[in-house]
Amino acid sequence: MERVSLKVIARELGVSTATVSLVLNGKNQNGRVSMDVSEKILAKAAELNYVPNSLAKGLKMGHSKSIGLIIADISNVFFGTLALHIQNYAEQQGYTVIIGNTNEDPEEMLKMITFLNSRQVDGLIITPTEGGEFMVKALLEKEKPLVLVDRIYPDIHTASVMINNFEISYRSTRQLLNRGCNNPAFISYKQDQVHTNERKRGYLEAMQDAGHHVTDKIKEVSYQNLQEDMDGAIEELLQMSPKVDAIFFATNSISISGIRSLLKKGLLVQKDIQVMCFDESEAILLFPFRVPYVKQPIEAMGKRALELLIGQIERKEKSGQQIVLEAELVV
Amino acid sequence: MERVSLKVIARELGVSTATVSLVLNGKNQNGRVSMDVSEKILAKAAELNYVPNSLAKGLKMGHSKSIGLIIADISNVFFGTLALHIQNYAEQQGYTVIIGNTNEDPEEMLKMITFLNSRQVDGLIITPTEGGEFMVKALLEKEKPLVLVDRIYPDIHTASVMINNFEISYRSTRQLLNRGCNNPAFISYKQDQVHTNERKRGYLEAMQDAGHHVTDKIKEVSYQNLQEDMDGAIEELLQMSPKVDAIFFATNSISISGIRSLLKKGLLVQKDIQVMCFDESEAILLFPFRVPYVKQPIEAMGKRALELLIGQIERKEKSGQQIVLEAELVV
DNA sequence: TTGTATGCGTTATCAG
DNA sequence: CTGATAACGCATACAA
Repeated sequence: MERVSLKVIARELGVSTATVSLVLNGKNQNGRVSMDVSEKILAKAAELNYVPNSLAKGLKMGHSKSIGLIIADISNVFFGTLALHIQNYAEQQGYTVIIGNTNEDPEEMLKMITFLNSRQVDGLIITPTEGGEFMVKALLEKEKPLVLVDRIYPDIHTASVMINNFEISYRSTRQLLNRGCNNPAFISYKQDQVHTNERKRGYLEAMQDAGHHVTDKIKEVSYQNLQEDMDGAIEELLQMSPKVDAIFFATNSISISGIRSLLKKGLLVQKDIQVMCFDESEAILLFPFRVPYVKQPIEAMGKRALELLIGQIERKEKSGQQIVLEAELVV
Repeated sequence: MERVSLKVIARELGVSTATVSLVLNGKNQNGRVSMDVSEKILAKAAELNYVPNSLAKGLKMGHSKSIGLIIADISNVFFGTLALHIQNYAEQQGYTVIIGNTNEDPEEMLKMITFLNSRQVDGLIITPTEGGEFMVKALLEKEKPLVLVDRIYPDIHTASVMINNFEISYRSTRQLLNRGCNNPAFISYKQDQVHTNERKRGYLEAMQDAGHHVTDKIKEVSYQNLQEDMDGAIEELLQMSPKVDAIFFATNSISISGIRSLLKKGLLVQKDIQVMCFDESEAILLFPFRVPYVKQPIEAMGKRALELLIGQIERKEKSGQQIVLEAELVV
């Protein structure tokens, strides 16, 4: 089975590859190629089931029509959904998405970046990981099209798409207070990333504005050791006095793990203790009780990130545009 | 910023690209290239941050070191996890995975196949969709490396990885019977695919072996209209007499949807009605009650599928090996 | 021990 | 209106 290339079509028809290429790319404007030849070529291509070789095309054209998506944790529904939307939208625009996973590990992030670069991706969408600053700087210097999503590095200016972490966190905390909780606690990951810090700050300010002092009611858990840390954190919170009567979980994986921990201890969620979650999930929807949560506009995030990226790739926009999308509080 | 290629390294050092290529690929065995030159090249490559262009390499070598993964529904946790494992394992082997989504639509499947072919993937792992037989046949004729996973077409012989659907379904049904249910029903997708049919058959035989006649206790729901169909199906089941006292849900998405439906009706799961699910999920783990489920060996499935595929790609194995893995019943 | 030349499949430039 | 031909970056057979 001979691989069918432009050349074999040209040979079979006794024309040149140039002509074939022209026709097959729809570039036979204003009578560039005669109707007659044109039709024969189209017919032959269909008959032989010609599929262009995008490796060759990419090599020639200097772009691959593909983008790299570097994700912190692809097994997390939030990121999975984000990836899905980016992929769908990219496909519409004629781009392939190659997904890479970092597991929140900067070494993995570096590996993925060089790997994707060797694949000649035209641009990168990244959910950056702690400790990856220098890579992003390097990318910026090379003028690689780049969009950061979900998180950013505070002292590096790049195009990015984020949500209003501070504000939504502030409002969520107020909501807890308003529904009668006196002592809401806050649990997030032990990491120094802008989105995490902003969520923490939102909680803190809301509490302070309501006259609470709360430094001891913020707990941090590690990404690598989530469930265990969570059990410990919750144990500590429950033993405080005055009694903690609500918990605000700062991400979706933390929410799931936290509720699991609560249930293990035999506590009735929304009765013995109120909770507030980040992101919706099957699990939350399935509870027999109603759980308020912060709903991120995931599809919009993916779409805007891709728009930004494609702008940089195709229109050489040097935008360092920082888009902030509004999350919604679902109660 | 000049793109750094073999050529620029060669130029800078005053040697030929051939030599550089040799060294950088570690093919300077038995003194092919002098230590001296070799070291200089390595050093220069590191200094300039050389990254090989895999488009060019692929074009030259006739393979892209990438594989296509065509998935029925990437937003489904089962497939997401499968994709994750395949990707991890592929990365270890030096392969890139390009993921495509079909949404169970054969047209999408065809689009993805030609798309991935144009990307010159070296092989394909597919969860085939109803109506895709002819595409698989075409692939087979072209001798494209190919592995089917999760499902197969009964009358086409290909390499594949499946679970023991019939047996595990039989055992799950028995389990329900053994724990005292008298009238377990069964809900699956309305589709004519081997894996679905086998699960159905497992239920049927288990019921018959226990002396039940059950054709009316099998309900089917559509993929596109899941929740609505589910509500209807469950309504019907609940009105039957004798009373349906258990439901076996044949996939994970069906399980979630089914339980949701039950809860909406105010039924207490595992009290008013027993359930048996397919695949574990956050949701099931979080329930305050224990739900038995069929646990598929997802990681092994991914790994074996990739092994089969790489065997075909690299060792030209023409295996039509059909691997059947054992699922586990978790009670 | 190293360099030259060729070709992978494409597109673009230029000449006819 | 159409055909040669060069070039993209790389690996390799062959020459030196």
